[in-house]
Amino acid sequence: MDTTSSTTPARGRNPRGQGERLRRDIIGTTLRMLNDLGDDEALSLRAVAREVGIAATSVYIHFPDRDALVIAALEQCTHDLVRGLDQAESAPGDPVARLRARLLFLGAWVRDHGGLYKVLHESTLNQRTHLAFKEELAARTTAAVQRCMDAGLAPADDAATVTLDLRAAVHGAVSIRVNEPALALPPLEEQVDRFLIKLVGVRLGESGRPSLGKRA
Amino acid sequence: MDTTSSTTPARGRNPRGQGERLRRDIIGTTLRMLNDLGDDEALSLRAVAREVGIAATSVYIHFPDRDALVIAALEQCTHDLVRGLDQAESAPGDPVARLRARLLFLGAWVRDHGGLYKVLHESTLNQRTHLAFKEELAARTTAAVQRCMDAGLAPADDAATVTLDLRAAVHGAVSIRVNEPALALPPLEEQVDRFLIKLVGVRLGESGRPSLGKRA
DNA sequence: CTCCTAAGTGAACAGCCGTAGCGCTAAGAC
DNA sequence: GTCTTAGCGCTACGGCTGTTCACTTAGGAG
Repeated sequence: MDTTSSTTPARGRNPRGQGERLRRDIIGTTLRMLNDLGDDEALSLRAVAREVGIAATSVYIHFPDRDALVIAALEQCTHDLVRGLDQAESAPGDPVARLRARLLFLGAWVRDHGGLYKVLHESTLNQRTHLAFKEELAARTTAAVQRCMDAGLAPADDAATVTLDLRAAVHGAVSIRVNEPALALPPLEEQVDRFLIKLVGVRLGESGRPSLGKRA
Repeated sequence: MDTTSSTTPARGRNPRGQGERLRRDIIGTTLRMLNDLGDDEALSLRAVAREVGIAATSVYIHFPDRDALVIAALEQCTHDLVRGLDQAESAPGDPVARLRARLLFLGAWVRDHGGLYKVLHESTLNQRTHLAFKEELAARTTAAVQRCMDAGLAPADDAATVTLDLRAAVHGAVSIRVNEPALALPPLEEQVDRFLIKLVGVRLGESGRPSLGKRA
């Protein structure tokens, strides 16, 4: 039935040129486990191999060591996230609505991938290595804020500083919810809207938000 | 010479009624190591014992298991932090200046104790146990914001919501700096001031901040 | 058919961990 | 001086880890 279930025991060898399929499986399992653990140091190469259903040594066929495996997984994870964010922002609407869609997509992604968010932003791997692929995230948000200012939908200001504040605030809001899931907090959406209004200076009622209450 | 240095080898037995001194030493070392590691799961009971200069089993005289040791350390850490925050807020000035002093003290504390901040807020221990002693932190900030509103120095609003936003923003700003120390970000102080102005609605120039530039 | 080589295994090394059980030593009561 | 006991150390068990080396198996070329 469920071929994607955990600890899949039956696993055939891949055909001749298809060794890369195991690599994808390993990365996929690594991401699932990192998401469950929320900490890269808690993930063991042997546990990944057990979960995939292969010998621990087979991981070394595709990754030189444990850190390379984690980094490769995080790189793909970031790439997927950036793609999702851009897609969310490409929805129709003015720049404010699109910036809002970007932030809300991030909020939803973190709700569904809290562990990965923790690994990406809080892991001690950040201090050991650079993870250059993460830089795209900040840059694209700044561009989205800049577009709001250029369109006259937000007061002209230093977009970099405004975005830094906005990102810090959203990051904090999201981080609290991920790290203290027991706390009963008001919906993230409302908080993001307040940040957009107070930190960026947009007016939401007439721009992108479904006018009042839920649309339709 | 330096009796507080790492891996102190010489360690005499405590006199009869003074067994609690070892407990304090263990907690102190645990806090130092947690601060260095920034992750509670990375701390081993054996490493603490090595650092203190005692046998690993001697830790069990004062703490039932490893988690209890970490929790006891975090409880004292939180208690000290709350005391420091209250002391910073007790400085002379109007409620806005005192709220600002509280936030800036937190910022300085996190700069100096980044690892402990990470353990307190990001540790997976938060999901396993409740750590009730942390609740005081939020409550006292809300009270400080409420005082600003009561004094007419901030627009009257729901203090709980405003504080949630302020805390999220400051938490995010601080968290980014702790987790990405390589990033060259503008001073936290300026960012906190913007949050106070934009999120709480205070006017800083005439209230608490050293008028323009540095005082004197 | 044979042979090569991609794909993957098994066993082992050296090291870490939490913690249970038992043993020792010296400070203080008497 | 004796005896109790607080304060601590030693040894060991079972389990986990990353990594290496030698090994096997099977699919496709010739």
